[in-house]
Amino acid sequence: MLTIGKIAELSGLTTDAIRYYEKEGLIAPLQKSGAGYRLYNDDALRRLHFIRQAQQCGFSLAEILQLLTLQHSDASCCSDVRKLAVEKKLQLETRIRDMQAMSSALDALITGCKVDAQPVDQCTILSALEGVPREKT
Amino acid sequence: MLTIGKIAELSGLTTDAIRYYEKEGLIAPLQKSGAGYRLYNDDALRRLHFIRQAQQCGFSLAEILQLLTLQHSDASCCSDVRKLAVEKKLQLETRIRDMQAMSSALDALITGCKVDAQPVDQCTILSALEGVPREKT
DNA sequence: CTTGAACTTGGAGTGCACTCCAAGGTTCAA
DNA sequence: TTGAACCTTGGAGTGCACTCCAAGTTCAAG
Repeated sequence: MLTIGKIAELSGLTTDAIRYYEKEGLIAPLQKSGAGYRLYNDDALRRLHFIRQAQQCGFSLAEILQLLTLQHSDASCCSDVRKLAVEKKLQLETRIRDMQAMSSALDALITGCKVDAQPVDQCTILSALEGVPREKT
Repeated sequence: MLTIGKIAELSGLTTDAIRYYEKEGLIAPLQKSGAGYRLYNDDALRRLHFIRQAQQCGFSLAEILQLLTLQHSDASCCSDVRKLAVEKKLQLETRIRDMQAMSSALDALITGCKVDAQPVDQCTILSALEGVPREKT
């Protein structure tokens, strides 16, 4: 059993952030001690790790809550729940493609000027990105 | 010459957002009309497109300002400017990797339950993501 | 038994990226 | 020439995801 300070330290979050997640319904302590201290187990740690990962991926806490709800839903797998997962995955794939385009544009900038002769406004970054037309989001 | 309303419409942003970007130094009108109306050209449109792209990639407006400054910097290409680009690219690559991990986890969830028999808590999403240990950011 | 670190709740404050007024000036078609 | 649809500035408000603080309680080491 870990106190909030312990899982905060182990997860790299603040105690405030964890309490905030609790308020938002993303995580709850396994139990509370007699004195009202929150007590967690390793599952909580993994859950917090998941939250961080999902945030890195651009999901809001509300969306992460949906994702987390997927796991613990009573509904069977292949229902609305599945639809949600598919939708999230599509979002993710669009973001990944955007980021890869951005990444290669930066790459062009970096490699395109390794001889430090040409001025920056000759560089390719903006033109590379401006040129990528995007279907509507 | 386009008014703010026109580029807003063409870029899919609001006039308020564009004025906000101006305040933050990300974009400026080419000139102002006698009456003080902002007037833009197609460059502005491309710049706004870039801003949107970069935001999709997870960059803050402050970071996007840095990125935009890369292009118009007087410094030669291969200096601090280049360093910044490299740094941004590394950030981007880390994010892409995270998102790909998340994407395959979702994929496992989706394909792993196409027979709608097993309950959701058998699914793989959380375990897939919990399992990915991350080096420190 | 004391002291200091860690915990509790509740509420206020912060930074980002807008968004939404209000009050007024400008443009243009009917 | 008038009225709708645009534009201006300035400032207030919003939602998210925290972060900080106050006042009080609990725990663990010496």
